[in-house]
Amino acid sequence: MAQSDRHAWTFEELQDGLARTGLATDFSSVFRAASRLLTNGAIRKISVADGRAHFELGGDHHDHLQCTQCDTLVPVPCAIPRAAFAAVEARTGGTILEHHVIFTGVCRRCRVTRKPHRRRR
Amino acid sequence: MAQSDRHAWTFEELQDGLARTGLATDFSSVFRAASRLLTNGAIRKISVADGRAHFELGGDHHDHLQCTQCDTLVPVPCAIPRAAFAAVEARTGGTILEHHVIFTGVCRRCRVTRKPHRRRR
DNA sequence: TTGGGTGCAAATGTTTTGCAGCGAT
DNA sequence: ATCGCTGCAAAACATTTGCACCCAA
Repeated sequence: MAQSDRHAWTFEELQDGLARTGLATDFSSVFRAASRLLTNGAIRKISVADGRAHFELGGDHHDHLQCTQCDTLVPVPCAIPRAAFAAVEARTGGTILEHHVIFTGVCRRCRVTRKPHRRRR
Repeated sequence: MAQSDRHAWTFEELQDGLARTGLATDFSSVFRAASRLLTNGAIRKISVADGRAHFELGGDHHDHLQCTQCDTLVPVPCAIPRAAFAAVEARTGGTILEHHVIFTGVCRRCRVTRKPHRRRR
C-alpha cells in the first residue's frame, strides 16, 4: 500500500508525491501540467466540497466514496442504472452529458481499524 | 421566475439576494449565518467542483443537474435505487452515510433558448 | 450587563497568472 | 530564434477569524 494506495490527488498531494520520487517541482508547474492533462482528458477533476480540487486518472467511469474519517476517495462502480438518465432528462427537459456520484461515509479501512490514517486541514 | 428561480446559492449570491431585498449585509455575516444554518441542518452544502460552496435549503433529498451553459443547479429526483447502496457497501466494505449526484449537462432553459442566461467566473 | 449578531479588516487557504530564464528542436 | 516548460513571486479568489460595537433581553 505504498504509492498505489492513493486513487485521487489534490495539487498538493501531486506535488508531494513527485517530491518523494525525487522530483522536486514548483506548485505552479504541477498546476499547469494538471491543467494540460485535464484539457486533453488524461485526468479528471472530482467534485468534492472540501474546498480543493481533486484529480484522478481518466479511463473508465466510476463513482467515489469519500471517507469522513480519513478523507480518502475510494473508487466504487457506478451506482446509477442506465434507465435513470433518460428518466431524469424526461423529467427536467434537460440533457445529461456526464455525472458523478459522491458517497459520504466510512471506508473499509477506517471502519475496521476505528482509526483515521490520514488527515488534512 | 423572480427570486424563486434559484434553487441553490453561493455565499455571494446569498448576499446579493439579501441586498436586492434591501437587506445590506456584510459577507461575514452571511457566512456566519450560513454556518449556523449548516450546523443545525437547515441548509446543506452541495458538492460542485467550481471552487466555491453552494447551498440549498434542507428538506428532502434530491440530486442536481448542473448546467454547463448557465451554471444553474437544477434539482432532480434521486437517481440511485435503494439496492445500489447495499451493493456498494458490500463491494467496498465501507459504510455509506450520505450521497449526492451531480449531473452535468444542459438545463431545459438553455437547451431551448440556446443562450446562456447567467454566467460567473 | 450579558449574549448574540454585525461590520470592518485582516489572516488563511487555494488556484491562477506574469515574467524571466533555460534547454531542446 | 523559437517553443514549451520551469521556478519564483505576486495576483486573484474564496473562506475564516479577530475585534470592537451595538442592540435587545
